[in-house]
Amino acid sequence: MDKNFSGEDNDSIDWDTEDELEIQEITDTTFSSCTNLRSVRRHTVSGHGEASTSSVSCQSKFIQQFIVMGFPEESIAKAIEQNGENEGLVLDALLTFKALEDSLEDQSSASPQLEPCNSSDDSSSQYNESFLDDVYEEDSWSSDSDNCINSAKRDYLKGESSSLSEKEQTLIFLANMGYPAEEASIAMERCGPEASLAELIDFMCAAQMAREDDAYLPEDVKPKLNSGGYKRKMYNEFCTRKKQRAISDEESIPLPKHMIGFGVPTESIPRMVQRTLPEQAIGPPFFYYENVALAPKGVWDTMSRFLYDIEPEFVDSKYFCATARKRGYIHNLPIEDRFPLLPLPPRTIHEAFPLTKKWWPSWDTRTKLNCLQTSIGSARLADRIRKAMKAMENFDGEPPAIVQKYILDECRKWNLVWVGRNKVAPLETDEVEMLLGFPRNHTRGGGISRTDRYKSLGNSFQVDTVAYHLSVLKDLFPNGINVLSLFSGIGGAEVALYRLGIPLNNVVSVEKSEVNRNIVRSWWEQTNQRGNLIDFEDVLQLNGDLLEQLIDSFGGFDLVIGGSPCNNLTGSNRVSRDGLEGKDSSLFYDYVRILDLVKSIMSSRRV
DNA sequence: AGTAGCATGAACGGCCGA
DNA sequence: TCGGCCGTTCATGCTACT
Repeated sequence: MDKNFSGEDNDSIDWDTEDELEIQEITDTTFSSCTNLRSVRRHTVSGHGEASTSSVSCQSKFIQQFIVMGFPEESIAKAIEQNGENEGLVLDALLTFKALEDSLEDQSSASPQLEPCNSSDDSSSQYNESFLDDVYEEDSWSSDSDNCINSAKRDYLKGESSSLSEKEQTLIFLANMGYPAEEASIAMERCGPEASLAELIDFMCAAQMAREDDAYLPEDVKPKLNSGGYKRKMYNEFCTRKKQRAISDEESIPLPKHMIGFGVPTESIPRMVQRTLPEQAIGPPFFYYENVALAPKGVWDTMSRFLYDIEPEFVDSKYFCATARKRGYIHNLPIEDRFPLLPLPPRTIHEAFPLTKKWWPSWDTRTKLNCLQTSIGSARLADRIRKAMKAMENFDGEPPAIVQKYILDECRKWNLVWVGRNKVAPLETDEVEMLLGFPRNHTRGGGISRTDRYKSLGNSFQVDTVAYHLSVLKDLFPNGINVLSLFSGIGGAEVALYRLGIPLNNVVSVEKSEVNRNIVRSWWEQTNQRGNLIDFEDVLQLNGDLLEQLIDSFGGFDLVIGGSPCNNLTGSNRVSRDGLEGKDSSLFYDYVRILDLVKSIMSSRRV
């Protein structure tokens, strides 16, 4: 039963117990105020015992929350059946089913139970009464929401108080869920009389998908993995030059359970204080490479192999600030005597956003935000949650566990915070800047849109985390540092070094996005940097000649730092998670190429 | 034409019970 | 040991609007 609350934050919640208590409350409150559910109470009361009451109430509660939000009951039943216990999906379905309900209304001449109900507080239609009568009359409702719908179907099909045949009832049930009667009928024929509702729905969904697939041309829809060209060639060259190993499961680099890397300043977890780098990996220059920790299988093996077999350091920024950010870092920096940026950033949500504490429900036990991404939750979602919360106000105490779970899931998914009574909202851009360790308004101005600010921030370093790793450079370069910053973004590396108090003598920054370059340039000017900032648009511009020129002009790079595009690696990408050979993430090989060039040019200058 | 808002799963690893 | 469940994730592309 803990599947709804398997998270670390929810161990104290007992589904059944809590439900029982709340259910009683809700049913009591509900039935006095909602005519639509009178029939529910009637049948609850006439049920077959205690189990019946509580499990029927479970469904009442589940449905009630939507009724109070103003959704017609038929849509609710339909959405529930299609989406099971998934509250979010149910809500989404409710919002998109209106058109379908219209069509159901057309069918209602044949079936009076399909009459739409658009309001919860008007005198309820015949449909609502009869539908709920049928649905709720039996005693086999499980308090587990997983089983509620199946139980409903079983109860429904028992037909103890109905004159309709089993098949007719199933048809009506499916029709009420929004499926065309014809499709439902076909599905029942194909799946057989014993088929469960889930099977029938699966069948109809599959049929629908098949129809949609037919609309496409079968041949040219396959995505091209890679356009080939120089990157593939370069990859092959690398493969032949470096020692080659097949990527197999057994040598896949495991992600540590606690992502503290070689240590974090805030945890009293034993930390590694020394490591031995492969001979090839030792600088100069120092280098620091970053990417998402949760990349597809084998990616970190490949990256490690191309970066001198250095073991990646996996660190979650939740140990540094109030937001998670699981990243892997491959670098050849010393790991002794690191120190954190001061002041230490707020490490919990409440510390970071003290004003939200007032509105934070006790059952939202989050102390850290999840990974900040490139886009934010929609206003519509925030409003759905507000409405759901408001609906729950009618009941004393907290929302039912299932509502809590829905809201928490969405809050976790979109990093929503409580900003008012029953009100959640996505983080503002300046709040994201703060969480990531950038100065306020770092990305503001310069012609960048709000949407692009989120995108640029979502793609950047967590400054405190990176600074902790780079802190060892402070004593090594008291007179300043020359940095080659690849894929600079909004300048996370530069900001980190600056905040560490390491003078930036020469910074060669490579960044594709013009607005990001402007942001770094603007920051550079505003912080009165005395060094030189040279920026380039494309890593491809950095060939041997240019690098030689740059190295000769100021005596070499002390640090080559950057995180190549992650968009083909991250789990957030539903479209093109193609791994290291993806269109953008293959730029990793340019990081390797440039690092190799810098190393070899610098070693040639030393002899 | 440019922008903002929105809907769109899958892959992965951890966990737990059979 | 294995299978199922669960939580997490530096995003992409369509649509409506200005």
